[in-house]
Amino acid sequence: MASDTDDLAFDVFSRQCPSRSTLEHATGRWGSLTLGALYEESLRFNELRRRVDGVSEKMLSQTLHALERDGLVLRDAQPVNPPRVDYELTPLGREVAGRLLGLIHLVEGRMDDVLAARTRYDEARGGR
Amino acid sequence: MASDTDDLAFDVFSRQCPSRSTLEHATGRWGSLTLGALYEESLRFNELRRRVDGVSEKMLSQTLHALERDGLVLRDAQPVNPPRVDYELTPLGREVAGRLLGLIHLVEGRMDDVLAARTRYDEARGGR
DNA sequence: CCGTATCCCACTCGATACTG
DNA sequence: CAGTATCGAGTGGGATACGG
Repeated sequence: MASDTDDLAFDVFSRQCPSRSTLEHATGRWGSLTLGALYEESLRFNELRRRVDGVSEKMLSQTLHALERDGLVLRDAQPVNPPRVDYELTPLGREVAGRLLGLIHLVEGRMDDVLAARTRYDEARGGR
Repeated sequence: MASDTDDLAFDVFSRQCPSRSTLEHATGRWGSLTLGALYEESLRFNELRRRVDGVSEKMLSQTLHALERDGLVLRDAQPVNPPRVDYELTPLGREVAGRLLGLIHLVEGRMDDVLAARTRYDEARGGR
């Protein structure tokens, strides 16, 4: 059924496959928003922090490190004073971010449906 | 600069926008794998559990409830003995899952690059 | 300005046991 | 088979303070 395409070296459905952690970094709570924000333009640390509403310094730092390690984000530190560091997407990061953004826009554009579904669900249960 | 397209009612970058929680349900650790697994065929609870390697009963149950509430997954319980419940995607769930699967395949197909990037990163740091 | 280090609480998650 | 209930360990993540 699916085995004709299963000469894949990596299978994210398998527990210890390294691709799963990469997917989690990219789709995680802050990862997806960070990548999405960087799609339009490269940004500095605090610009990014303002754009991704609600992220703490710690989590943004952590998120950026994970994405940089996975080769999705490039850190460009310029040795000037005051220090200036720009974060931008790598080519691979751009591909990933593009798909993420497509998903984000799809969800944003269908929130009416989602909200309606939630109301229906809650009414069917709240009755009990 | 982006405001010409910003007549959007929902903005996931904003902290309390409900679209953010929906995105998190869909892209979360188990949400993305669950939706991906259901894309090919509808599955029963324990089939799903076997397919999504590593998920516990509790988390699968929780994940399915969240996705059902958001209108991405449909729960079809048949009152037979032994009980049989099938989970399938709604049309919206199918669109979301399709994009997720595209992302999954992209990541799986580029894991060589990711792994190489990780090695580079670790060597540059491990040296210290 | 650009982060890292530390503390600590809340909540997530997994294991186990139990019900219909 | 298809879940729910409970509990305890681990960790995600915010606040704060500090270093380059």
